[in-house]
Amino acid sequence: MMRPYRQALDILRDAGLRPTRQRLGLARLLFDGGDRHVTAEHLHAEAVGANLPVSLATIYNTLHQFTQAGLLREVVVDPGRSYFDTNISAHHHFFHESTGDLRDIPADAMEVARVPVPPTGTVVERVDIIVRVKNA
Amino acid sequence: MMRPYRQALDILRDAGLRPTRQRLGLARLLFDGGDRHVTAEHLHAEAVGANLPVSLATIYNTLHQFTQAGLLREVVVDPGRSYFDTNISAHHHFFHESTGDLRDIPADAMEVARVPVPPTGTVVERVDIIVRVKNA
DNA sequence: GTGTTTGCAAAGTGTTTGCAATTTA
DNA sequence: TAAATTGCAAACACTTTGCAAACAC
Repeated sequence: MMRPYRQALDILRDAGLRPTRQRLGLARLLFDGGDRHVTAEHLHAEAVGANLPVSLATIYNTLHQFTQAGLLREVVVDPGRSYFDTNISAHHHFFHESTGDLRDIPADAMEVARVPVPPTGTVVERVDIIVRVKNA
Repeated sequence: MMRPYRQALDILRDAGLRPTRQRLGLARLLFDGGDRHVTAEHLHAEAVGANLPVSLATIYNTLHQFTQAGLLREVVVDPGRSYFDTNISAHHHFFHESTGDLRDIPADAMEVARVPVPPTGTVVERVDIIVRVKNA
Protein backbone atom coordinates (compact mmCIF):
# COMPACT_ATOMS: atom_id res chain seq x y z
CA MET A 1 0.00 0.00 0.00
CA MET A 2 2.03 2.87 -1.23
CA ARG A 3 -0.67 5.06 -2.56
CA PRO A 4 -2.18 6.10 0.76
CA TYR A 5 1.21 7.44 1.78
CA ARG A 6 1.26 9.77 -1.18
CA GLN A 7 -2.33 10.76 -0.53
CA ALA A 8 -1.63 11.51 3.09
CA LEU A 9 1.34 13.60 2.09
CA ASP A 10 -0.76 15.68 -0.25
CA ILE A 11 -3.50 16.05 2.30
CA LEU A 12 -1.05 17.46 4.80
CA ARG A 13 0.63 19.68 2.21
CA ASP A 14 -2.68 21.11 1.15
CA ALA A 15 -3.59 21.77 4.75
CA GLY A 16 -0.29 23.55 5.32
CA LEU A 17 0.76 21.04 7.96
CA ARG A 18 4.33 19.85 8.11
CA PRO A 19 4.31 16.17 7.20
CA THR A 20 5.86 14.61 10.26
CA ARG A 21 5.95 10.87 10.78
CA GLN A 22 3.12 11.09 13.32
CA ARG A 23 0.84 13.22 11.19
CA LEU A 24 1.49 11.09 8.13
CA GLY A 25 0.73 7.92 10.01
CA LEU A 26 -2.42 9.32 11.55
CA ALA A 27 -3.60 10.73 8.25
CA ARG A 28 -3.19 7.31 6.68
CA LEU A 29 -5.12 5.64 9.46
CA LEU A 30 -7.87 8.20 9.23
CA PHE A 31 -8.24 8.88 5.53
CA ASP A 32 -7.33 5.59 3.97
CA GLY A 33 -10.47 3.53 3.52
CA GLY A 34 -13.96 4.84 4.09
CA ASP A 35 -15.60 7.14 6.56
CA ARG A 36 -14.58 6.72 10.16
CA HIS A 37 -15.57 7.87 13.63
CA VAL A 38 -12.81 7.92 16.21
CA THR A 39 -12.15 9.11 19.72
CA ALA A 40 -8.68 10.22 20.79
CA GLU A 41 -8.23 7.13 22.93
CA HIS A 42 -9.38 4.90 20.12
CA LEU A 43 -7.07 6.42 17.53
CA HIS A 44 -4.17 6.27 19.95
CA ALA A 45 -4.67 2.56 20.55
CA GLU A 46 -4.94 1.99 16.83
CA ALA A 47 -1.78 3.94 16.07
CA VAL A 48 0.24 2.14 18.70
CA GLY A 49 -1.12 -1.17 17.45
CA ALA A 50 -0.05 -0.23 13.94
CA ASN A 51 3.53 0.35 15.03
CA LEU A 52 3.18 4.08 15.02
CA PRO A 53 4.30 5.22 18.43
CA VAL A 54 2.48 8.47 19.18
CA SER A 55 1.74 10.14 22.45
CA LEU A 56 -1.81 10.90 23.44
CA ALA A 57 -0.93 14.60 23.54
CA THR A 58 0.03 14.45 19.89
CA ILE A 59 -3.18 12.63 19.08
CA TYR A 60 -5.14 15.49 20.60
CA ASN A 61 -3.01 18.10 18.86
CA THR A 62 -3.40 16.36 15.55
CA LEU A 63 -7.13 15.81 15.83
CA HIS A 64 -7.61 19.49 16.52
CA GLN A 65 -5.27 20.58 13.77
CA PHE A 66 -7.05 18.31 11.30
CA THR A 67 -10.39 19.61 12.45
CA GLN A 68 -9.25 23.17 12.10
CA ALA A 69 -7.95 22.43 8.64
CA GLY A 70 -11.36 21.09 7.69
CA LEU A 71 -10.18 17.51 7.35
CA LEU A 72 -12.23 16.28 10.29
CA ARG A 73 -15.43 17.24 11.97
CA GLU A 74 -16.06 16.99 15.68
CA VAL A 75 -19.28 15.27 16.66
CA VAL A 76 -20.74 16.02 20.07
CA VAL A 77 -22.98 13.22 21.25
CA ASP A 78 -21.57 12.18 24.56
CA PRO A 79 -20.73 14.43 27.48
CA GLY A 80 -17.09 13.93 28.31
CA ARG A 81 -15.98 12.20 25.12
CA SER A 82 -15.27 13.72 21.74
CA TYR A 83 -15.77 11.90 18.49
CA PHE A 84 -14.15 12.94 15.24
CA ASP A 85 -15.65 12.12 11.89
CA THR A 86 -13.69 11.79 8.66
CA ASN A 87 -16.85 12.46 6.72
CA ILE A 88 -16.90 16.22 6.45
CA SER A 89 -19.78 16.59 4.05
CA ALA A 90 -23.24 17.48 5.35
CA HIS A 91 -24.85 14.51 7.05
CA HIS A 92 -26.27 13.38 10.37
CA HIS A 93 -25.81 10.60 12.92
CA PHE A 94 -27.26 7.66 14.67
CA PHE A 95 -25.89 7.29 18.16
CA HIS A 96 -26.27 4.34 20.48
CA GLU A 97 -25.53 5.63 23.94
CA SER A 98 -24.88 2.34 25.69
CA THR A 99 -22.55 0.93 23.06
CA GLY A 100 -21.00 4.19 21.90
CA ASP A 101 -21.75 3.19 18.33
CA LEU A 102 -21.88 6.22 16.07
CA ARG A 103 -22.77 5.99 12.41
CA ASP A 104 -23.59 8.27 9.55
CA ILE A 105 -26.94 9.16 8.11
CA PRO A 106 -26.53 10.50 4.57
CA ALA A 107 -27.69 14.06 4.22
CA ASP A 108 -30.33 13.12 1.69
CA ALA A 109 -31.77 10.39 3.91
CA MET A 110 -33.43 12.98 6.06
CA GLU A 111 -34.59 16.45 5.53
CA VAL A 112 -35.19 19.39 7.78
CA ALA A 113 -38.15 21.45 6.81
CA ARG A 114 -38.03 25.04 7.94
CA VAL A 115 -34.91 25.91 9.88
CA PRO A 116 -36.07 28.61 12.29
CA VAL A 117 -34.59 32.08 12.39
CA PRO A 118 -31.64 32.16 14.80
CA PRO A 119 -31.40 34.58 17.75
CA THR A 120 -30.70 38.18 16.84
CA GLY A 121 -27.08 38.84 16.03
CA THR A 122 -26.34 35.25 15.15
CA VAL A 123 -26.28 33.17 12.04
CA VAL A 124 -26.64 29.45 11.58
CA GLU A 125 -23.34 27.65 11.43
CA ARG A 126 -24.71 24.18 10.92
CA VAL A 127 -27.55 21.89 11.85
CA ASP A 128 -26.70 18.67 13.66
CA ILE A 129 -29.25 15.94 13.92
CA ILE A 130 -28.58 13.09 16.30
CA VAL A 131 -30.96 10.19 16.17
CA ARG A 132 -30.49 8.48 19.51
CA VAL A 133 -31.19 4.78 19.42
CA LYS A 134 -31.33 2.00 21.99
CA ASN A 135 -31.63 -1.76 21.83
CA ALA A 136 -34.97 -2.92 20.51
CA MET B 1 -44.19 33.22 47.01
CA MET B 2 -45.64 30.31 48.81
CA ARG B 3 -47.21 28.48 45.98
CA PRO B 4 -44.03 27.20 44.39
CA TYR B 5 -43.19 25.43 47.63
CA ARG B 6 -46.37 23.42 47.46
CA GLN B 7 -45.75 22.71 43.78
CA ALA B 8 -42.22 21.54 44.45
CA LEU B 9 -43.47 19.28 47.19
CA ASP B 10 -45.97 17.66 44.89
CA ILE B 11 -43.45 17.29 42.13
CA LEU B 12 -41.13 15.40 44.46
CA ARG B 13 -43.95 13.30 45.89
CA ASP B 14 -45.10 12.30 42.45
CA ALA B 15 -41.58 11.38 41.51
CA GLY B 16 -41.22 9.27 44.64
CA LEU B 17 -38.35 11.38 45.92
CA ARG B 18 -38.14 12.21 49.60
CA PRO B 19 -38.68 15.95 49.94
CA THR B 20 -35.49 17.00 51.63
CA ARG B 21 -34.60 20.64 52.07
CA GLN B 22 -32.06 20.43 49.25
CA ARG B 23 -34.37 18.75 46.78
CA LEU B 24 -37.21 21.12 47.60
CA GLY B 25 -35.01 24.14 47.16
CA LEU B 26 -33.58 22.92 43.88
CA ALA B 27 -37.00 21.97 42.58
CA ARG B 28 -38.20 25.46 43.30
CA LEU B 29 -35.26 27.03 41.54
CA LEU B 30 -35.72 24.79 38.56
CA PHE B 31 -39.45 24.52 38.11
CA ASP B 32 -40.69 27.85 39.31
CA GLY B 33 -40.87 30.22 36.38
CA GLY B 34 -40.42 29.21 32.78
CA ASP B 35 -38.16 26.83 30.95
CA ARG B 36 -34.55 26.78 32.00
CA HIS B 37 -31.20 25.42 30.95
CA VAL B 38 -28.68 24.84 33.69
CA THR B 39 -25.33 23.25 34.26
CA ALA B 40 -24.40 21.71 37.60
CA GLU B 41 -21.99 24.51 38.35
CA HIS B 42 -24.54 27.12 37.41
CA LEU B 43 -27.29 25.64 39.56
CA HIS B 44 -24.91 25.27 42.46
CA ALA B 45 -23.95 28.93 42.34
CA GLU B 46 -27.58 29.90 42.10
CA ALA B 47 -28.57 27.74 45.07
CA VAL B 48 -25.80 29.06 47.26
CA GLY B 49 -26.70 32.58 46.22
CA ALA B 50 -30.31 31.91 47.18
CA ASN B 51 -29.31 30.88 50.68
CA LEU B 52 -29.70 27.23 49.99
CA PRO B 53 -26.41 25.66 51.01
CA VAL B 54 -25.97 22.53 48.90
CA SER B 55 -22.88 20.64 47.99
CA LEU B 56 -21.92 20.12 44.40
CA ALA B 57 -22.19 16.36 44.94
CA THR B 58 -25.82 16.78 45.88
CA ILE B 59 -26.41 18.96 42.84
CA TYR B 60 -25.16 16.17 40.64
CA ASN B 61 -27.17 13.56 42.50
CA THR B 62 -30.29 15.65 42.26
CA LEU B 63 -29.91 16.51 38.60
CA HIS B 64 -29.60 12.85 37.78
CA GLN B 65 -32.48 11.83 40.00
CA PHE B 66 -34.68 14.48 38.43
CA THR B 67 -33.61 13.41 34.97
CA GLN B 68 -34.32 9.79 35.76
CA ALA B 69 -37.72 10.77 37.12
CA GLY B 70 -38.45 12.51 33.85
CA LEU B 71 -38.46 15.98 35.36
CA LEU B 72 -35.41 17.10 33.44
CA ARG B 73 -33.79 16.29 30.16
CA GLU B 74 -30.07 16.22 29.56
CA VAL B 75 -28.90 18.15 26.53
CA VAL B 76 -25.58 17.24 24.98
CA VAL B 77 -24.10 20.11 23.06
CA ASP B 78 -20.71 20.72 24.58
CA PRO B 79 -18.03 18.15 25.20
CA GLY B 80 -17.22 18.11 28.89
CA ARG B 81 -20.22 20.00 30.16
CA SER B 82 -23.75 18.78 30.73
CA TYR B 83 -26.79 20.97 30.36
CA PHE B 84 -30.14 20.11 31.87
CA ASP B 85 -33.36 21.39 30.44
CA THR B 86 -36.57 21.85 32.42
CA ASN B 87 -38.52 21.68 29.19
CA ILE B 88 -39.15 17.97 28.80
CA SER B 89 -41.55 18.11 25.89
CA ALA B 90 -40.33 17.43 22.37
CA HIS B 91 -38.34 20.37 21.06
CA HIS B 92 -34.92 21.31 19.74
CA HIS B 93 -32.11 23.77 20.46
CA PHE B 94 -30.07 26.67 19.30
CA PHE B 95 -26.58 26.57 20.72
CA HIS B 96 -23.99 29.32 20.60
CA GLU B 97 -20.69 27.62 21.21
CA SER B 98 -18.63 30.64 22.17
CA THR B 99 -21.12 32.09 24.63
CA GLY B 100 -22.61 28.82 25.87
CA ASP B 101 -26.06 30.23 25.21
CA LEU B 102 -28.59 27.44 24.80
CA ARG B 103 -32.20 28.11 23.91
CA ASP B 104 -35.26 26.20 22.90
CA ILE B 105 -36.75 25.78 19.48
CA PRO B 106 -40.40 24.74 19.77
CA ALA B 107 -41.08 21.34 18.26
CA ASP B 108 -43.48 22.77 15.73
CA ALA B 109 -41.01 25.41 14.55
CA MET B 110 -39.09 22.82 12.62
CA GLU B 111 -39.91 19.57 11.10
CA VAL B 112 -37.95 16.49 10.21
CA ALA B 113 -39.08 14.82 7.08
CA ARG B 114 -38.34 11.09 6.91
CA VAL B 115 -36.51 9.75 9.93
CA PRO B 116 -34.37 6.96 8.52
CA VAL B 117 -34.61 3.35 9.67
CA PRO B 118 -32.24 2.79 12.60
CA PRO B 119 -29.53 0.09 12.62
CA THR B 120 -30.75 -3.48 12.96
CA GLY B 121 -31.66 -4.40 16.51
CA THR B 122 -32.20 -0.82 17.59
CA VAL B 123 -35.12 1.53 17.85
CA VAL B 124 -35.22 5.30 17.83
CA GLU B 125 -35.23 6.78 21.31
CA ARG B 126 -35.42 10.39 20.27
CA VAL B 127 -34.23 12.85 17.66
CA ASP B 128 -32.13 15.78 18.81
CA ILE B 129 -31.60 18.72 16.53
CA ILE B 130 -28.95 21.24 17.46
CA VAL B 131 -28.79 24.37 15.37
CA ARG B 132 -25.32 25.69 16.00
CA VAL B 133 -25.04 29.43 15.65
CA LYS B 134 -22.23 31.95 15.74
CA ASN B 135 -22.03 35.71 15.81
CA ALA B 136 -23.23 37.29 12.62
C1' DG C 1 -35.04 3.60 65.34
C1' DT C 2 -34.26 2.61 60.49
C1' DG C 3 -33.28 3.57 56.06
C1' DT C 4 -32.31 7.58 53.11
C1' DT C 5 -29.77 11.56 51.98
C1' DT C 6 -26.09 14.71 52.45
C1' DG C 7 -21.42 16.53 52.10
C1' DC C 8 -16.77 16.14 52.27
C1' DA C 9 -12.67 14.72 50.37
C1' DA C 10 -10.59 11.61 47.41
C1' DA C 11 -10.54 9.37 43.08
C1' DG C 12 -11.69 9.15 38.16
C1' DT C 13 -12.22 10.67 33.21
C1' DG C 14 -11.07 12.90 29.30
C1' DT C 15 -8.48 16.80 27.82
C1' DT C 16 -5.00 20.59 27.87
C1' DT C 17 -0.56 22.72 28.86
C1' DG C 18 4.54 23.85 29.87
C1' DC C 19 8.73 22.90 28.43
C1' DA C 20 12.96 20.39 27.15
C1' DA C 21 14.40 17.25 23.59
C1' DT C 22 13.77 16.05 18.88
C1' DT C 23 12.74 16.58 14.20
C1' DT C 24 11.90 19.00 9.82
C1' DA C 25 13.12 22.09 6.24
C1' DT D 1 20.50 26.38 12.22
C1' DA D 2 15.98 28.13 12.97
C1' DA D 3 11.39 27.08 13.58
C1' DA D 4 7.95 23.62 14.27
C1' DT D 5 6.64 19.39 16.53
C1' DT D 6 6.75 15.82 19.88
C1' DG D 7 6.16 13.61 24.39
C1' DC D 8 6.29 13.54 29.08
C1' DA D 9 4.39 14.79 33.29
C1' DA D 10 1.82 17.93 35.64
C1' DA D 11 -2.31 20.54 35.65
C1' DC D 12 -7.22 20.96 34.45
C1' DA D 13 -12.35 20.87 34.36
C1' DC D 14 -16.06 18.24 35.20
C1' DT D 15 -18.12 14.33 37.33
C1' DT D 16 -18.45 10.27 40.35
C1' DT D 17 -17.69 7.65 44.57
C1' DG D 18 -16.93 6.02 49.57
C1' DC D 19 -18.33 6.68 53.80
C1' DA D 20 -19.52 8.90 58.22
C1' DA D 21 -22.69 12.30 60.02
C1' DA D 22 -27.28 14.29 59.56
C1' DC D 23 -31.96 13.85 58.38
C1' DA D 24 -36.84 12.16 57.19
C1' DC D 25 -40.39 9.21 58.33
